[in-house]
Amino acid sequence: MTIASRKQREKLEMRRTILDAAKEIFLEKGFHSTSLRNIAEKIEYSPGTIYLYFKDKDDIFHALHEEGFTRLLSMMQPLQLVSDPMERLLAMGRLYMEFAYHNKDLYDLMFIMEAPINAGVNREKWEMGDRTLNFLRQVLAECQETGHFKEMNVEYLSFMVWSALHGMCALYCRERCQAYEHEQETELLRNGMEYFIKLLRQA
Amino acid sequence: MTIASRKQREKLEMRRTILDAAKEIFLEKGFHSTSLRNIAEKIEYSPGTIYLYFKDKDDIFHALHEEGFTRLLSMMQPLQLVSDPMERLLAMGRLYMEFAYHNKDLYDLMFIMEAPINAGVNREKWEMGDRTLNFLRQVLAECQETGHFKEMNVEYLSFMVWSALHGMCALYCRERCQAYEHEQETELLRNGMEYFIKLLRQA
DNA sequence: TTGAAAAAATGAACACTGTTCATTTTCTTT
DNA sequence: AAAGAAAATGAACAGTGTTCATTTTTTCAA
Repeated sequence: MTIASRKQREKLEMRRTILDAAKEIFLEKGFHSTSLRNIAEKIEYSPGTIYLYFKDKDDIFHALHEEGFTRLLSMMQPLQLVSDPMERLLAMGRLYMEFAYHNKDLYDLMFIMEAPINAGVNREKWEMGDRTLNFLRQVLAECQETGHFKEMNVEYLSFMVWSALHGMCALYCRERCQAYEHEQETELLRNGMEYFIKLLRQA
Repeated sequence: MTIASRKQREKLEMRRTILDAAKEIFLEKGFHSTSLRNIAEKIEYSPGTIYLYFKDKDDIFHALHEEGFTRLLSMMQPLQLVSDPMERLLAMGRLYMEFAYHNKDLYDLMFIMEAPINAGVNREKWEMGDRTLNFLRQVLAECQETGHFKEMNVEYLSFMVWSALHGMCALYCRERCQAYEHEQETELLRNGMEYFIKLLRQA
């Protein structure tokens, strides 16, 4: 156990501490309403310290972004066991929506917020996102092998399917379900999902 | 032409001036990156003046929000002339997407941004949004009369359809189409839309 | 164990933000 | 022309993200 290795470990621990505090406050107050001074106060360090571990506020965002995809991806792993591809697709859809519903702000962070992705070169950061999308591509390709979605391009098909799910989640996350005065959010999401599944089943 | 009436007209003109400047800067830099001082500078007034015409920044947002719905709604009027409800539905979908594509930031303002809607009582502000949604409800109900979407609740159905379109527009607006390295945004939107229409046609 | 070098943390400072309000300017009416 | 009302101002307040000279703490060789 060299000193260098302890230093390295402490560096990681400090990153974790900042990340945990940041996540907690982000998810409570939203990204834009969270200040670095809030985070600094929570971990009982000065504001400047955070800049020794993260380039800027967006850098913290990116780290949480990555964590979100890792979580979603790990939740999806068990679905590999569903052998019928169509059933696997539908299960994936339901799981995706569950994820969004129970991790509202994390979902927002991953798929809606505009903060960091626009800013410059960030291809390498998207690895986890790519892997998640590949998961969908693969199950759709398998669905085609069993006779579904005939003569459809997997790329456009996956975009359409993803969009349909994302649309519901995004309207939910950004409070646009309020447009339906007499329906509960959960019912909108549940039935919207089931109706979409109905469409997919007959395609 | 009383003085009072001129005063009133000037008040409205000033609102328009502020709104036009605000829209221009919002759409250029985004809502959060636009400061009231930017707007004030553009119209060559002091920051304080704006507060004589709008309660706060969110109030300006709301006004533009309303304008967006008025615009969308007026674009949809001609569709009343399409007599076949299914064709009308599909035309509506294409028009909705066109609107989002050509008014990216206005669309963002209307359906994605989180700024004002959460804040307190705002039911009365949503009138235009309600009217737009009713448009969709009605065409779907008519589709059912011609044998489509059997045994589906119009509320949940409309939510599902809206979501599917919104999903594509939202991924586009927030640059998530970049997840598809080898596809162009326009092709994703076009084909995604056509695939969804294919699903609707057989339902 | 001490002293110098390196690393870590600090917090004041900078330029910005939305918003308020006492003061000044402009216009209207008597 | 004087008085009153309305409109516009801009300084001030409390907040923001970020930087960096300074201080504190830790490391390691003599």
